[in-house]
Amino acid sequence: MRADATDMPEFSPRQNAVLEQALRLLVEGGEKALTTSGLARAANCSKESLYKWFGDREGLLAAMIAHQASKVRTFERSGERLTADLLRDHLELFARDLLEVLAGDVSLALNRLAIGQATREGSKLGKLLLEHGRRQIDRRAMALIDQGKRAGLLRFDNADAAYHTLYGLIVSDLHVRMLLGEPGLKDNARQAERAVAAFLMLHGTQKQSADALGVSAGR
Amino acid sequence: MRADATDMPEFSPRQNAVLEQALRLLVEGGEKALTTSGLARAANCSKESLYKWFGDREGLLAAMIAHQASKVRTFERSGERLTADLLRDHLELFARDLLEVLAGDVSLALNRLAIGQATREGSKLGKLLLEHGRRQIDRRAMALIDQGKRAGLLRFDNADAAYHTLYGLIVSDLHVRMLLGEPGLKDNARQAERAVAAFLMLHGTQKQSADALGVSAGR
DNA sequence: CCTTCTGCGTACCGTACGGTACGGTTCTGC
DNA sequence: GCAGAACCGTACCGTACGGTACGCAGAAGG
Repeated sequence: MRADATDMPEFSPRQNAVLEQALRLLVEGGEKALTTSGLARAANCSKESLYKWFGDREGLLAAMIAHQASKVRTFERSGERLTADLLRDHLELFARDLLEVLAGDVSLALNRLAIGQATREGSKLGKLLLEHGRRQIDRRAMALIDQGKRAGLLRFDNADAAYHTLYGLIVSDLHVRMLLGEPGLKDNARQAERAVAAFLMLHGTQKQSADALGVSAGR
Repeated sequence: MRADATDMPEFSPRQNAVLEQALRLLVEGGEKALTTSGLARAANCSKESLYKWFGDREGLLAAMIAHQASKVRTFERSGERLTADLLRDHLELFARDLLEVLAGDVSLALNRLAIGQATREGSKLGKLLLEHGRRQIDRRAMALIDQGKRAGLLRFDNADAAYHTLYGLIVSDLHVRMLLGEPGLKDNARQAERAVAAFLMLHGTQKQSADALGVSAGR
C-alpha cells in the first residue's frame, strides 16, 4: 500500500532485519529486555549503527512500529455487489481478523510498550500506534459498513458510531485483558459470529434471527 | 483464592499517606517517575521504611493497587422491584459509573503500570488489578442483569456473555485509546444512553425504540 | 532520667542502562 | 588497486536506579 508514503522511511533490508530482532526481543522479554546493548548483540550490529540509523531509543521504538505496520496489509476488495449473506460473511471475516491481530504477540507487545510509555499528557508512541496500526483496519471496516448502507442492508446515521458499536461487540474488554496478561479466547470464530449477529440485529435492515446471540435455548 | 477480606493487609494511616503520594507520583509522571528515592522524598519518609513496609518495589506496586481498590466501594442496593424504566436507569447509571472509573487518572495510571510490566507469560500485577479493581464492578453489573432476567425484563442464556456484550457496547475501544494517551469522551452520559439502548434492543424483552441508537433521522 | 523502638535523612554500593568514541574490517565506486 | 564510506565489536562514560547501612531524633514507657 503506497498510500501515505510520505512518512514511511522505508528502511534498508539490514535495518529491517535489526528491527525484526528488536521485535523479537520485545515480544520475548517485554520492554526491559529491549536494550540497545542487547539489541546490538542479538542483531550482530553495533550500538553506534543503531544510533546512526534510528537517532535514539524513541526513534528505534517508532521505527519498530512503522516496520510492523508495514507488514500488515489489508486488501480492499470493494468490487462485488453485496448481498445480506455476503455482508455477514465479510463482517465475520473482519471480526476474526481483528481478533487475530489484537491477540498477536507483536501487537500485544507494541501496545504494552506504548501504553507503558504513555502519561496523562499523551504519548508520541501511542499516537503512532493508533495511526499506523489502526487506520488500516478502521478503513476496511468503515468501507464495509458504508457499502452495506449503500446496498440498503444496514441503517445508521453515524457511520463512526456504528463502527464503534461493531468494534465493541467484537472485542469487548478482551484487548485490555490480554494486555494485562490474560490468555485470549478459545474460539475467535464463535465470538466473531456472535458479535456480527448482534451488530446486524442492531443495524441490519433485514429481520435477524436471535439464535446466534444466545437469547434462545440450546448452545 | 479464599475470602476477599483476608488478603487485605490494611495499612496504617502513615502507610496509606505514603501510598497516596506514590499514586500521585505515578499519575503525574508515569512509571519512570515512581522511584523509591523520589517517593521517599515526596512522602517525607526514608527508603528504609519503604522496604520495611512493602518489601520491595513490586510489593509497593501491589500495595498501591490494594490501597486504591480499598477506596472504591460499590453499593449493592438490590431490594426494590424492577420495572423496565428502573432497569434502564440502573443500567445507564452503571454505564456512566464504569466510564467514569475507567477514565479516572489513577485507574489509567495503574492500568498503564500493570500493562507495562506484563509479558506473554502473564503479570502478577495484571492479575491483581483485574481481581481487585474489576470484581466489584463486575459483580454489580451481573447482579443487575440477573435481576433483570428474573423480573422478565431481559433474556439471555449466558449471563457472562450478556455482560460482556454490555461492557463492549459501553466501552468499545475507548479504554485502550485512553491508555494510549488519547483524551476521553466529551459526553459520557450520551455514550451510556446509546450503549444501554443497544443492549436492551439485543437482550430486552420489551420492544425498544431505535431512536437512541442513531438509526433514525434527527440528531 | 534512662531505655527502647520507630522512623527520618543521608550516604553508600553494585549494577545496568543510554549514549559516545575508537580501532579494525568489509564493502563500494572509480 | 586504492580511497573512502559503512559498519562491527568493544571499551568507555555519566547517570540513575533498587536496595542496604548507619547515625540521629523523638515518642513511649517505666
